[in-house]
Amino acid sequence: MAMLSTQPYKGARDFYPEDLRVQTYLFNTWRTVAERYGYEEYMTPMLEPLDIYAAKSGTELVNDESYLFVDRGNRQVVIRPEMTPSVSRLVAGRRQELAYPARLYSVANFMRYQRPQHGRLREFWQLNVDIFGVPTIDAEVELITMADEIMKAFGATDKMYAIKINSRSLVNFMMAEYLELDVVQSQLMMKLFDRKDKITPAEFRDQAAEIFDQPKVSQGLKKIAALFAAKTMGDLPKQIIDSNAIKQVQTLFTLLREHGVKSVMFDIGLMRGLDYYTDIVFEVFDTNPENSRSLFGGGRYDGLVGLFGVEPIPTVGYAIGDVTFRDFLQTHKLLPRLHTTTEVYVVVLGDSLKGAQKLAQRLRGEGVNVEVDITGRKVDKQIKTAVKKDIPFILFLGKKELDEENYTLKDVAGEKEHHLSFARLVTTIKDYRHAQEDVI
RNA sequence: GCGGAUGUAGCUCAGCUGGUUAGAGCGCUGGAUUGUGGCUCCGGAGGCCGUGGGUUCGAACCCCAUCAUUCGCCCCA
Repeated sequence: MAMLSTQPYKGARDFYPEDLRVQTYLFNTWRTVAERYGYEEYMTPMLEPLDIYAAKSGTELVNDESYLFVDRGNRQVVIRPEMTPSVSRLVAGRRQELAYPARLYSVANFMRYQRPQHGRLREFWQLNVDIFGVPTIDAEVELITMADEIMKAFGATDKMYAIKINSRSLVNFMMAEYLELDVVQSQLMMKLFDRKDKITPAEFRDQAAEIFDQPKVSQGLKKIAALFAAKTMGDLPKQIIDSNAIKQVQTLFTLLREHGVKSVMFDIGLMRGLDYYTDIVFEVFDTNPENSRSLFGGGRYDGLVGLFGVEPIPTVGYAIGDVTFRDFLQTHKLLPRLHTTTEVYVVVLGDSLKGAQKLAQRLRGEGVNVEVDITGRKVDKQIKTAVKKDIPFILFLGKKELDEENYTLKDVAGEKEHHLSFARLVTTIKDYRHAQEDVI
């Protein structure tokens, strides 16, 4: 019989306790900020019928990158590759009963059949935040402000990340009116803009030239150059500055500054791959070039709820991925040292196991997390186990301690031993716990 | 799906132009130490050299295939 592999499935991770501590820290911090803005958590099934993706995200995400299979009832089923269609379905299902604006968030896992590499795996977790029923720019302001606050909640400073903002309707105006491209040409040009930073200027020029109708090539290239030469919105060509789309972008920037969001910048090349975005789009990037993948992204997608045959509901949402976010925290050394939830390891001396278990039970009754060594091993082995498990306190329990009800508590890191009554034992441990919570 | 790199002990890696029984450090484990860890000293376990073929008198080393990991492209969190 061949050896079974201990490796997890390609592109998926096992989370040992020390890994899961990090994950829990991420999720809890995400949840805390989302709830601070009045968002409520929801959940949907991991499997969705293929149809709900067919109409919208379209493109490669579903066709090439999803886990698609036929179930025993001959239904075409997809393991969710993203949350947006699911939450749209959720809202469409109770569109009349929900209180608007509906503020919803979730932390869930997703799978995409893609080649794993730095910052990208096949199974990943996302925080998804969406607001339904607000057609005005105030929805974008709220979400981008929250995104900024999430970064701050992890201790990030403004210089560590950049929030890039663009507008799909502005892009549409640019493509159709300014560059005078038809629908097919616009699609190609948008894809090219998206790749701008990954290819050389010469390649960009050549590929752009191929998209224009022959007579318009030289004029078109000049116009593109004028676009990218603009360092601020004010530098953009007049025809664009006069458009309605850009006025909205300007309003957004003004409001974000009033909310104290400093890391924002306008990026006319920001496209985002998903087809359903209709207006403002944004992404957050690590300013450290080693982690160039976007940390999160989102935007306005007013049409999606309407696909379920109901009145469309204006929506803005974004998602944060756990993989790139962990990379961000690591490269900026923002991950705190996280400890086990176990607070006390009971080292049993001699044959006092029964008495030790009784005392442990009393401690548990007081809300203390206690692990008892039930192996009967020598003391040094028991201590080594406690140290290896990173448990902050060791409680030595032998006949003497149990008889005298005077307990020896060792602070593992500080190497100090205290002789305490039961009541003092409990307060000492709880004081330590509160000190830990303050750090995080 | 396309291109590049890498697979030797649990981990990080040595291993000469192919030449006997395969090496180190860390880790693990037992002891020195019968009620106190981290330091020190002594012992021990653990490898079909990713897998399958091929070349050769002989392969960890050369060739082919395959799988896995990793970097980039595509795409995206």
